[in-house]
Amino acid sequence: MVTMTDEHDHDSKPELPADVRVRFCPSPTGTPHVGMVRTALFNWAEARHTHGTFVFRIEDTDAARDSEESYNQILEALRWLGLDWDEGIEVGGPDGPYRQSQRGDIYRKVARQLLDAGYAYESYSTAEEIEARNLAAGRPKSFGYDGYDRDLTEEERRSFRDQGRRPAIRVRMPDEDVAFDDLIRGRIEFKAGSVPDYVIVRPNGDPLYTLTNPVDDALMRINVVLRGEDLLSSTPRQIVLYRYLTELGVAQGTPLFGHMPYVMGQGNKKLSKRDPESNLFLHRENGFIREGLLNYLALLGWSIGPDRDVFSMDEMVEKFDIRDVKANPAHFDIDKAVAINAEHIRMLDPQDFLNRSLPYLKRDGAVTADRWEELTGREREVLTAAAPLVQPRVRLLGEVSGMVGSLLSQEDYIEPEPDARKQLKESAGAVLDLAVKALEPVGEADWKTDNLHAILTHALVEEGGYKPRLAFGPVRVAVSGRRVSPPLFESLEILGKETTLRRMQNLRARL
RNA sequence: GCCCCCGUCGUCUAACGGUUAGGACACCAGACUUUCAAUCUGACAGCGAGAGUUCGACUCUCUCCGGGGGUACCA
Repeated sequence: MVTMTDEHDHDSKPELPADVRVRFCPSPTGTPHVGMVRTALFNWAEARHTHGTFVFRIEDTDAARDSEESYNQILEALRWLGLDWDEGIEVGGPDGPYRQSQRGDIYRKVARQLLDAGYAYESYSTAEEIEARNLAAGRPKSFGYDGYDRDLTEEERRSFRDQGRRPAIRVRMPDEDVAFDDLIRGRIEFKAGSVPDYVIVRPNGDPLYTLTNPVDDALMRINVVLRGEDLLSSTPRQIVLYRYLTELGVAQGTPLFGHMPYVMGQGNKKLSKRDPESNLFLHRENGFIREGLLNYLALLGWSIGPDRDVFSMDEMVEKFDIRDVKANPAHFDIDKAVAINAEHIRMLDPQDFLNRSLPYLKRDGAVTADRWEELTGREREVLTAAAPLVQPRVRLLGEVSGMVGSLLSQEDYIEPEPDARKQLKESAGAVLDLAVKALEPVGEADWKTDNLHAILTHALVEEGGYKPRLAFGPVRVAVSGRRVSPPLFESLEILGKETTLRRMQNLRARL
């Protein structure tokens, strides 16, 4: 098949298993954000690079925060981005169901096994009681759980139950250091005693992430866990749980872990869901294309090689190795993201560029349909002519409407935008008069870019004595209403003689 | 308090003990030009600090400093 030649040695980083199984397992809370996408991307790329398996599961164990809307958005996000999965949501697989809300029986059974084996125990302490004990013992409030219920006798437990109390279930942490080799960070060691016994099932019977995540990873035979840095400090307790699960035959060992750095926002803060820059769909609305956004996100922590930062997903898959990812947090820089997106827009086949622009044009009312086949003949004609002019000068698809709107429109007057109006000097009226006069005699057959260029240059610059800026500025504003537009003479040709002249006359009349 | 992570231009990164520390974005200047953009050229700008190891450290070790995360019956 494919020979994987490793160009880099990954010093202390572990070797990957022969059959990589990674997963993406978001909680459906809120709208998809870019940090989440980056996590999905790196998992996907690792699976594709190694010809492994990418599993997609939903962790909806928190009924209070999860929503169906968010679930649907996450699905839509992955599909839009083209990050396809091999097993999981909607595609199925051998280890379903793939929504944790439908796997309650599994968790209950495993929790029972853990309890029976003594790896977990019933804990009746309330948060208030724990805090009170810590205070009384002179420990800081944030000391955490003190192990009070570890060795409750049967009598004590019965007495709690008789008071009407229901127990949470806690995992018993051994008093020893826990270490592992992170795929991104190398060796990480946690000191003994730094992780308290933790809850895996609520008193009401709801299983928590602390249980469901490792259990599902085990049952789905995930052997490489690539997740956010925020989960790093929960890794020792998961490793301990994996040991127990392996003893019980639920797991076949402990997976490899790789903790990806944060995506940062303004200041030194993690990009939060509140931050508009974190909103994937907002970026899409603004006109990011998947290639551009994915490329940019890949740059946050990973590099395809020296002196190179624009690449396709195929190229990324070919080169990607999670062990090359940097461990330090990266700031989300919208300017660079937009610049990368612009590069990808320019690489699009012109017709593809047009097709992808249509939803934006439709949204902005510049066009009558968002599908090429449903456009009018004139719309198709104008867009085909305008595409090569517009494609190199937009950075986001959301900018296309502004660029071609005045060409698509058949209005006889375009109200200049404020910054375009500012371009109009006192001479604008005289310039427009001259331009109209020079263009009126031009026959339809001669209404061509080069000819129009020659005629206007002659009339306005050579004979009129105006500097190019003063000569062509008013013409541009008249036909486009904007300071920035596609090339002027090409625009005039596309627009046609009649509309061009009327727009110039109408602007002239309103000066 | 305790535990853990991180530290190269403003930002994203390259460098794997030997380079004038490279590239990209942003910014500035210039060229081109019918505007804007694109393009081209140039400029600006960095190894957090200090020890140690070494013939030689951005690269290895330690300390400090700085930033971040965790310490939940959230994930």
